[in-house]
Amino acid sequence: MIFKALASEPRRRILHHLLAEPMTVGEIADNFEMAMPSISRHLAILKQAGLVRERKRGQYMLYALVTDQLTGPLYDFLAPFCEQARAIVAARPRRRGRD
Amino acid sequence: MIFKALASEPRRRILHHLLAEPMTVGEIADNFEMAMPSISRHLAILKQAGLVRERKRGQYMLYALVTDQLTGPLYDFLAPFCEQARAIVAARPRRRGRD
DNA sequence: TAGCTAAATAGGAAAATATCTAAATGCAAG
DNA sequence: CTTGCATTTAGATATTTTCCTATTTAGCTA
Repeated sequence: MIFKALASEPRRRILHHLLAEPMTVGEIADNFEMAMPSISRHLAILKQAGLVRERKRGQYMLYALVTDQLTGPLYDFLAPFCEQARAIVAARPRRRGRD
Repeated sequence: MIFKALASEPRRRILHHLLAEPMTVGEIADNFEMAMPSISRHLAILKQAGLVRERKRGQYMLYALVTDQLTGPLYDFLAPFCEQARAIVAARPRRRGRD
């Protein structure tokens, strides 16, 4: 589900915001034009994908980034492609002339 | 568009197949239960996202992986999160007793 | 408890996606 | 130039996603 979760600009922006520090839903919502229920919904999707965790802080809900899915599964997906890219670079002949 | 392009299991599987070597649409389609027009559509989306390139080979169309978007923009997106994960690991106190 | 605030849920409308079948296009080879 | 194969485009439908407003839940504070 992580790829679907990331396939939304608002959600990627939310993650980026949380990079700095955990935030309440309201704090997050302040950075968006979207209504708060929509933010809440996006957070639920991110949570389901394991990209954030939530914690009750009095009457606030504090959302924090969780990097495990990004540094694990997503990185694992990406690795073979990077690998191949490296192979291509390595195989590229050195040029002496222009270009 | 790259994130949307990746938010589909068939499309991710197609990319994975192309990791081995360039393939025609028919060859790709052989690995799926999906009808060929659907595969063609997925390939168009991948192409628009810059994840594959196409080349006419006689009456066949040869599709090949392009890793630039993965090793560039996607990697750039991912990097700060990996960075933070590393920071968290570094800051974690050594434990002597139980948790 | 009553009133206030934060957040989540419900319900619904609009837009985007996925996938199929059928038809069109493009190339190749007799 | 006609026939055949590979691929794409069209058209249609079902599903999913997104985002809103209104309502509900939960906790704080007087």
